[in-house]
Amino acid sequence: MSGGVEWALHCCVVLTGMTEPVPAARLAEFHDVSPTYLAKQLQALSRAGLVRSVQGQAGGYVLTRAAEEISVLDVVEAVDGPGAAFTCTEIRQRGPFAATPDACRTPCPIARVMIGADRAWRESLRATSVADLAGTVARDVGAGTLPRAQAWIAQRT
Amino acid sequence: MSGGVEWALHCCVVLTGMTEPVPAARLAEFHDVSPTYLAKQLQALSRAGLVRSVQGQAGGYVLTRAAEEISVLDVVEAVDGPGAAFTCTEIRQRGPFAATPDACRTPCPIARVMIGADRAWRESLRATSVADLAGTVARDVGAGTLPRAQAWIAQRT
DNA sequence: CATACCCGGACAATCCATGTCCGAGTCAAG
DNA sequence: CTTGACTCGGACATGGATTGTCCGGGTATG
Repeated sequence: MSGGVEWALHCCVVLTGMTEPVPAARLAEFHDVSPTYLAKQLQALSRAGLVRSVQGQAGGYVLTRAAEEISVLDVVEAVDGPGAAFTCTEIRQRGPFAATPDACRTPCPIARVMIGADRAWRESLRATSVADLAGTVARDVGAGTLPRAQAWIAQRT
Repeated sequence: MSGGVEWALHCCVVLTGMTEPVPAARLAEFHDVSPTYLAKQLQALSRAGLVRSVQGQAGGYVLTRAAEEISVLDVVEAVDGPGAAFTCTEIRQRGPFAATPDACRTPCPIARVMIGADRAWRESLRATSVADLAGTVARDVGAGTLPRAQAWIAQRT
């Protein structure tokens, strides 16, 4: 899985409850990661409609909807693409005992198992929202830390 | 996910109930795939202990235990490695608001969600055995097809 | 109107998965 | 017992995707 997913999720967490747009450069400085590469991930989020980009001097990124309405799966699919990890090559239609294309209307047993596992994975990711993540962070490092960090981010040098 | 997983699973299915060793080249011919690359996957299965390789003139690969005792997860982990798809970079320990290493004894919330999803994925794969796959194949293409294919494979040119 | 700032897509470098090859070892046959 | 041929096993190239970088279009500000 793409490593940029982690960055994007962290960004969504700190954007939670943020009312003013935040530039990508600021998010990159806060996380100490490559600014340009983080920008790419944010662009993916923007294309997926999870964040809204405002341009101009006071521009940046803002969440388009409440953090409760954004699931971890949304972010993962936005960055990594909606495609499944496993893709069936239809090996059964090759070789001396190739199955007829007519008999392959349904996915082969192996693909079926993989599809089921993928579904379970996605359901698990869908069960948690970005707001849940923020809440757990507050519980882990103390309730005051996240607001202070957000205040630091809101400062425009 | 690695594409070789699919090949390895197909090989395990046709190896089900096979008593004589089957050379990798034969399996490659049957599936119409690159012989040398398939060999690499079978080596991974051998390293994981799922199949036993016998060398020499009548050599090849045999399952080490009953197909009922081999789960799809076993094959996936043998080929793709046991590592999880998501790896936490510990971003929280970087930047101006870096968390102290002492506060990072437990995985961060994001990693926790990912670990949970990975667990669900693996559990789903563990629920199906290679024997189940073979049974479903028989139901899909007819009970006589798999034995005939195995007879063809057993022929040593 | 000029300017400074920010986002967006086009452009390289690097790493892993894919694909290939040849040598070591082993069993079977003569 | 010798020969031989066939098998696996790990070391060696190649390609594509991910990672990382850059500059131009556009917008709000002063």
